Amino acid sequence: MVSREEQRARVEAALAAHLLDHGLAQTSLRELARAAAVSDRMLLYYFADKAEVLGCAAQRIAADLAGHIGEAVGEGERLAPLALLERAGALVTRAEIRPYMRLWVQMIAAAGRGEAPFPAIAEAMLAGFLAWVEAHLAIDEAADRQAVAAMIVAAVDGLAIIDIGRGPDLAARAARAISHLGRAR
Amino acid sequence: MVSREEQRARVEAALAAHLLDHGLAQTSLRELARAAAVSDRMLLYYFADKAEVLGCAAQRIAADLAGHIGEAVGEGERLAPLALLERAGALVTRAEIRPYMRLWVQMIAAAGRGEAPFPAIAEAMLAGFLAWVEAHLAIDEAADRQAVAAMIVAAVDGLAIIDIGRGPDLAARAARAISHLGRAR
DNA sequence: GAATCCATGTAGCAGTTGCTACATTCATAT
DNA sequence: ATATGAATGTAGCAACTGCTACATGGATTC
Repeated sequence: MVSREEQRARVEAALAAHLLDHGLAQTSLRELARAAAVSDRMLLYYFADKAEVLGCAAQRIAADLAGHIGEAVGEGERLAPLALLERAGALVTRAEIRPYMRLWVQMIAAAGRGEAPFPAIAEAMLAGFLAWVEAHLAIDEAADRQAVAAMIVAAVDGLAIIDIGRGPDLAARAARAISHLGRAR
Repeated sequence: MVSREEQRARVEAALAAHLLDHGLAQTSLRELARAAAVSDRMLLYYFADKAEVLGCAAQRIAADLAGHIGEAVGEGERLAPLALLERAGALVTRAEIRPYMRLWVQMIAAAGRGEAPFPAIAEAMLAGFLAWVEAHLAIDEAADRQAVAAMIVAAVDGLAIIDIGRGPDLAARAARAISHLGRAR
């Protein structure tokens, strides 16, 4: 026998990996249980209900993603909007980050459908993204700092949509085209 | 009795309205049938299966959206990337367009999950967006025209994500902040 | 008026869903 | 050694899913 807490942690990790692999497609309790190599009965012993199962896994995923991002970008610097966007946009199609972004779009959509527990999760993750961008943004005080940050996050998330709809090649090229945005004709 | 074709068209319109109202949340055949004020039995008489039901409704929605966009932006002009982005971004939070964008994100996510018929629909809609942007883009020949168009589409779609996650206010402010992207610090 | 066919209703099947009641094993505390 | 409680297994329920078999109405055709 293993303690409930240990199992919870182990199962959480397995679920996070499964979600990153398969998205929110196969997320019945029975599928999740199989992915975590436990019985569905046990899943509901470790967690209160399905929402908590997904919620815990998603929280872990969010933390992992934050770690990856922090690692991939220098922490100290502050960049001008377009430069920061360029830096962040280059991450989206990187092999380690791509599964997270694809999952993120699915989570946001689930939140839009009001499907528990995703509204709360999506809000928290989005707030995290915004705070991160704001913290790395060099911009004059007069500007709407939060709005510029939101626009940068939007552009980055949109690249994930391109990735889903047309594949990583176009998404990567689009990311590289960011510098063209600033130029007039 | 009414001819099958007439009913099909009427049902399609009702379904499109329902999808725009409720997203892809309540899309069981029984729910859709109720929304269209017919029996679920009849739904599968008018259409081959559920995928065709959703597919036809989605196609109609895509056409309506294209109409709205074409109406909202002058057809003839060509704009520099940032100007075009500004123009398109302003549409996202407009009351007529917003439901379409919210639904669009859910469709893309469904496509990412491989859920029929959305992969095909999403691909077609995205191709339409890209073509529209490319046609209105003034940019020098050396640049990767398609990639710049994709980046613009990405930014616009990302605004829809902000809208879902944080509401229309921040999304609208972010759209207005587009002009700040070009400025250095 | 008989035959035919399209349109519609009723009923239900088989599979999946989230979740639970109940039984059992095993480790520890007394 | 026995009692207790935590960990795990078995079985299944009730609701919902997409879809279908079958019957029936009504109009059209011959």
